[in-house]
Amino acid sequence: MDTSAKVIVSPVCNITCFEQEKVARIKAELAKEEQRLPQLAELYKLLGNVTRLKILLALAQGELCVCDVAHVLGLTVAATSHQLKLLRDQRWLAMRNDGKMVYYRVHSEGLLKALKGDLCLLEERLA
Amino acid sequence: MDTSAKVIVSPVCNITCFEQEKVARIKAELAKEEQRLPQLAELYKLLGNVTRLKILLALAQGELCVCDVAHVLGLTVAATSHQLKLLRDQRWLAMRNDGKMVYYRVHSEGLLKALKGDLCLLEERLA
DNA sequence: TTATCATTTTCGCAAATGTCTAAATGAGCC
DNA sequence: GGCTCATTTAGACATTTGCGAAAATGATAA
Repeated sequence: MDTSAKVIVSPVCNITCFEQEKVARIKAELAKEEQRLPQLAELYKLLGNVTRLKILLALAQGELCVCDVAHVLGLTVAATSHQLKLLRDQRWLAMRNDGKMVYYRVHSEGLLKALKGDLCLLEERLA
Repeated sequence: MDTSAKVIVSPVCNITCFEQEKVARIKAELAKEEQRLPQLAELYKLLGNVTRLKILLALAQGELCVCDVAHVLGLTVAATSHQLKLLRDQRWLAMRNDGKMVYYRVHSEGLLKALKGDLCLLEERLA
């Protein structure tokens, strides 16, 4: 594999490309992940919101009904229900009906573990 | 700690609260994380974007100049530079100047490790 | 200095997000 | 049946995000 720097002006996109072969190789590598990356981004989008992180941490302590979650968050029940649904749609939460009440709980212990790991990552960076 | 269900109508927010003490306890728990949660959400927001995930995976193979990253992504150099800056601002990427060129590289091995771990989490869920 | 080139920044816009209010479901109770 | 209450859904609205085009930087080279 030739990794020496070469200056090549692409006739296609008209942007100067310095390491055409390397770029091609990396594009090929990324192509392998093409299916997983959107899923991974979807997970991270879901986690990239303080409200939803709070929901996960709250439910880490056990199941709660929607209106209690709303109390914990300090949001309307409607907004809370909406966020719970997003987490449930991707199967990170499960729900249980009991009469009029709906109880939510964490469906994936692995997710909670990942959260803790990523918190540690932040701690490390501070050092 | 009393965890038995009680129906209490809050005079403050006027939403029925079923387990007031439990809610109070969980709110107290979350309060401890109040500083870290926004940072964690910020990290996840950053990762919740296929373009930025591709950048991280591309640079996992070694440093690249901005225009080569743009080629890998199939985006304009301006858009690429913008995304690189976001990752650099939070110190997940580092850069190096060489004449007119700017080379970016991953600054945190821990981040790449976390990415792989979270990919595994997705695999598990499929099973 | 002037020209050139890689990169960054600014601006504008279309799409997505998060919350609210209000209306709609759905289950229990009289 | 009709009423109440927990939850969900629909609609509206402000904010954020990701991109491209064009202008601004900053460094090399002639």
